[in-house]
Amino acid sequence: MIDKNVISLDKIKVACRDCSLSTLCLPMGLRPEDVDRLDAIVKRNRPLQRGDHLFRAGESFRNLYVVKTGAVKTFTQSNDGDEQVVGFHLPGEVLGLDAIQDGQHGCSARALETTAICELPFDRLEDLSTNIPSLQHQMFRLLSKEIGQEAEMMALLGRSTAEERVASFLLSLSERFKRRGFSATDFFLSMSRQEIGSYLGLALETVSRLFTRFQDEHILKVERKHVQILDIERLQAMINHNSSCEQHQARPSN
Amino acid sequence: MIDKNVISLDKIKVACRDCSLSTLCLPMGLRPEDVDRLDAIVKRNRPLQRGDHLFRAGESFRNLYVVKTGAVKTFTQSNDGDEQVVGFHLPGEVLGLDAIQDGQHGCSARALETTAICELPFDRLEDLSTNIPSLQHQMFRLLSKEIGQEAEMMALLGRSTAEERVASFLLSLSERFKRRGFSATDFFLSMSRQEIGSYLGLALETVSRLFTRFQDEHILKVERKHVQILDIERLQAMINHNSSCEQHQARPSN
DNA sequence: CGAAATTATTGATCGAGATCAAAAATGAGC
DNA sequence: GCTCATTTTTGATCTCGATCAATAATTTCG
Repeated sequence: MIDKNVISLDKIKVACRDCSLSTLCLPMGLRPEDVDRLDAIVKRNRPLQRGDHLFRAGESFRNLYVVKTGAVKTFTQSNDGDEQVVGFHLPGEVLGLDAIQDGQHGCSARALETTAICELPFDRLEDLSTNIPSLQHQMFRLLSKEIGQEAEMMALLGRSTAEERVASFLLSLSERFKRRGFSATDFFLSMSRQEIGSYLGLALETVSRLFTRFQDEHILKVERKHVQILDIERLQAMINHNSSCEQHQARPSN
Repeated sequence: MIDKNVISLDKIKVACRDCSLSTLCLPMGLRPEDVDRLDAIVKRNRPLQRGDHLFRAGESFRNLYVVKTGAVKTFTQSNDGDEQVVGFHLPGEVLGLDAIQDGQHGCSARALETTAICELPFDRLEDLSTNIPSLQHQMFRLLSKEIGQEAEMMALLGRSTAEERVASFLLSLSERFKRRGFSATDFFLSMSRQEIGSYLGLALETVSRLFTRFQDEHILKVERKHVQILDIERLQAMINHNSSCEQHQARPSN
C-alpha cells in the first residue's frame, strides 16, 4: 500500500508536456512553450483517498481541478441530508467551472477511489489567458463544452425512460474510457447503484433491475462493479430510437 | 403596425452605454470606455417576429446573441419531429454559448414574440477579451453562470415532482422579470403549456392541471397566458421542503 | 361574420417506476 | 474465523403523471 502510494506520487508529478491527458485537458492546441507556462501554475498534491473531499459546497472558489487518475463525483446536499449527484468526473475532466460565477462552490466534490488531481489557481489562469490567446480560446471551449453536455443531460432527464437513461450512462462511460485509452467495453464502475440512480433521476432499485435485464438480454455482463458491454449497438439503438440528437456521431470534441 | 415597428427599431438602436440591460448583460463591470469598445462590435438588426428563427441546430456558429426585448426559446428537434425545449431566454440573457465548443449550434432558437436582439461576432469578442481583462473575466462568469443554472435544472429534473417543477419554473420567471424591472407577481407567459411541459419534462396536461390546482389553492390566478402570483411564499415552500422528508403540510404525496 | 386550426382544460384509464420489504452478497473490523 | 454494516438483488404493491379522449376557449383567415 505504501509502495503503491509512492508510485502514484511519482506518476502525478508528470508535467503537462509529458502528460497522457494533454489532448483532453487544457493544454490542447497550445504551443509547447505555452504549455510550459501553464504547467508552471499547476499544483500537484498527494492523491485523495476514496471518500476524501476535493471541495465542499459553500467553500470559496480558488482553483479549478483536473482529474489526473481515478474518479470524482460532484453532488449537492439537500437540507434533509440526502445527496443529489450532479456529475461523475474521469481523468482529463475539469471540476469547479460552475463556481467561477460567484466565487463560491455550488456543489461538493468527493473522490470515488484513489484519485490524483491537478490544481489550477484560477486567478493565475485568468492572467495567463489574457497573455495566451489560444489558452483563452481553450478556456472558452472548455466552458462551452460543459454547457453543451449539461444541456444533453437535461434533455435526457426531461424526456427519456429509465432504460434510455441507463443505456446512455453506460455509453457515455464507454466513450470516455475509450478516449482515455481504456477498454470501451470492459470497465469497473467506481460509483454505487445509489449514486448512478441519483445522477440519472432513478431509484437505485431501477438501476439494478435494468442491469439485470440488460444482462438477461445479453447486452451486458454485470458482476457487481464490473461491467462488460457485449452488444454496444443495442445500447446505441436504445437511445437513438426514441430520442433527439439525430447526427450524434463521435465528433472530434475538445 | 408599421408605426410600432418604427418605434421598436428606435428602441433597439440604443447603445450599450445607454441600455437598461447593461447591469445584466456583458458590459457589467466594464469601464465606460471598454463598454464603448464592446458596443462597437455589436450588431443590431431589425426585430424578429414570433416564430422567426434566430439560428438553427447544425448551422455554423458565428455570433452570440443577447435578447434585448421579447423572449426566445431554444430547442432540439428529434427525427420524428417533436421538439424538446432546452431553455427560455429573457432580455439580457445570452444565447449560443453551447456552440463555442465545436463551432456549430447544437440547438435551434426561435422568437416566442416580437424580439429585439443584439448580435456579437464571437471572434471579435474573443479579440476584445484578450485586450480587456475585465471583459474576459465577465465572459468566464457568463459561461460559468450558465453551467450553474443548467446544473440546477438537472437537479430539478432529476429529483422533483411535477408540482415542484412548475413552482420552480414560475419562481424563476418571477425573479427574472423582477430583475428586469417588471412585476414579479403579474406577468404574461410567452410560451405555450406544451412548451412549458417540454422544458420541465412534463406532459402539457400536467402543466395545465397544476396551474388549475394552484389557482384553486389561491396561490395563482391564471387566465390563459396571464399569470398573477398571489402567494409567493407557498410557491417557495414547495421547492424548499424536499421530497423525502415530509412535514405535516397536508399533502398526501411526497 | 363563420369555419378551421390551434391551444387549453378536464376527465378517465393505465403503466413505468417509486416505494416498501426482505433476502443475498460483499466487505470491514475484530 | 465470526459479527456487523453496507451494497445489491429481487419481489410485491402503489402512485404520480403519461396517455387517451372529448370538450371548450381562442386565434386565424377567408
